[in-house]
Amino acid sequence: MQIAPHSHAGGHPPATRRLRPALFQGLTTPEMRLVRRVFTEDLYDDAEAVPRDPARAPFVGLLLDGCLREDAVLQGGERLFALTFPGETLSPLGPRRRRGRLSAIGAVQLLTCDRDGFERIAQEVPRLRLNLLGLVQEHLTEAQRWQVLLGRKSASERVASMLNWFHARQGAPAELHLPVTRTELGQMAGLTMETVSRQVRALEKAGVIDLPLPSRVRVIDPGALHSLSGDAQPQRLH
Amino acid sequence: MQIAPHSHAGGHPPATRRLRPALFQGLTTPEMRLVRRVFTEDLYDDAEAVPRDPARAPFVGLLLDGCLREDAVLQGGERLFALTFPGETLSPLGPRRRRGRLSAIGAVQLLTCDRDGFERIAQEVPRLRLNLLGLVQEHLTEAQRWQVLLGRKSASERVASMLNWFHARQGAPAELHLPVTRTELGQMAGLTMETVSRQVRALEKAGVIDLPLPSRVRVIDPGALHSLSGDAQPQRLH
DNA sequence: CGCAAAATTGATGGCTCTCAACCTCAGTGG
DNA sequence: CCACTGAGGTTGAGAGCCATCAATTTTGCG
Repeated sequence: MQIAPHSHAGGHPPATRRLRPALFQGLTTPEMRLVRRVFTEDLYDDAEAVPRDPARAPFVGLLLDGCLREDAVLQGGERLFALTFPGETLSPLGPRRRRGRLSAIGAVQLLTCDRDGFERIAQEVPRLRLNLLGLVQEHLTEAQRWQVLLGRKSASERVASMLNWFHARQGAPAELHLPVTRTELGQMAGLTMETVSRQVRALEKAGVIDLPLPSRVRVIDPGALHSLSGDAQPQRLH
Repeated sequence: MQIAPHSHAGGHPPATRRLRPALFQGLTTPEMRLVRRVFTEDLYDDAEAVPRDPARAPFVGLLLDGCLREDAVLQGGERLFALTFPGETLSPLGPRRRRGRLSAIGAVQLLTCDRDGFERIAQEVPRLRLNLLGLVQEHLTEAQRWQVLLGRKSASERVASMLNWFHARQGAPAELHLPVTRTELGQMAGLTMETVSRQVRALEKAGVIDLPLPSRVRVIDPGALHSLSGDAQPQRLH
């Protein structure tokens, strides 16, 4: 793997790190030391692809910094399918997703482990296997959240939901970073870029967010964002 | 678990069994004998719920006969989320999906195993762990297929896709069985029951399917069903 | 500045939802 | 055998939301 000499200046602010990433939950300090020896830090430049062939693809990965995008290949074109933010994990790939493309957005720092290494360390730290299963389940949950969004929500709810999720996943910073174009947001949400644009600006006009630049979103009213997302409990009167 | 005295007469035809379910792929005959001792066959009556609390829920399950439905609870109501057909598997649940409901459609025969049992047998048959991971990945792939359907397809493509998938998953029988109402098909596809009905009848009028009864679909032209699903490669001229 | 890519805004039309009426089928009881 | 009943299904008319097409503005970058 190669070294990217990027500094962090000008990038998005480092995410508020969770207590411990899900992959390493419940591990003791000596166990963590063992784990650290098996995992390696890979660096990627902007737009560089993460390998996906079974021989070189990371078996599991923990994103330390930067963003990753996953593009799916379907008949005709590629479409942005998912984003990964710092603190989140890459889980092992099924055969279908291997056809897609995984690439860096900005300078990316990724903590990875191959399958053999994982098997070895899992012998000593069985908890890791449980955590891995949990990760994949987490991805399933996430996929089902998108199913609800795509199946049942209106355009305004979809956009509010996306912003709300990204905001939360970035650690609820004052200013969230949208590392993709309106077209790509639309690909994820099942909308056209025009509709995304209109809904984002409607949120701005409503005072829920501020848009110093199209890719920078200051969240003024997180509560409103949540209730506009359609995920909130329906407000009952009295 | 209780015994359901249902006969199979009048039910849907037994699915064409695959060579071996994904959970048991690559196992030798003696390994299969070991596995058989750990798994138990559970029977459920129509509409009976499969337990979901961590103490009693099956860790993994293989559906031998009948259908299962998974309903998700979201603010307000329940919605049909997924169907499981014979030969398919239940994978361990993430925390979110435990809130949903899993129940039998018709008389169900389920081969299950709890977590401790699985851990024990996986010591002797390590391949099982790999297969389990593959199962969950398979579910992820399936979820992403639905994401494409919900995000990018028109109503007619959604209905054609659903019928096509169910047809294939039931083993491409002459007559496929739709064990749910139009309303529930609509919940899965993000459509209203009226739109589902219109599109199903349009397929009938086009001669792609025949509808002796609303819940029984004779597939006359599987090729047409596939090309109408929007998953086919775009036909190029010349 | 000058250019290209992205974003925004507006006008228009089509697809799907909504609402409403009617139909079909299975089950029940006379 | 038939009337009744209720759940599910079908069909139609109209409205609303979002895609499409097109023009303009903004942003990024040499």
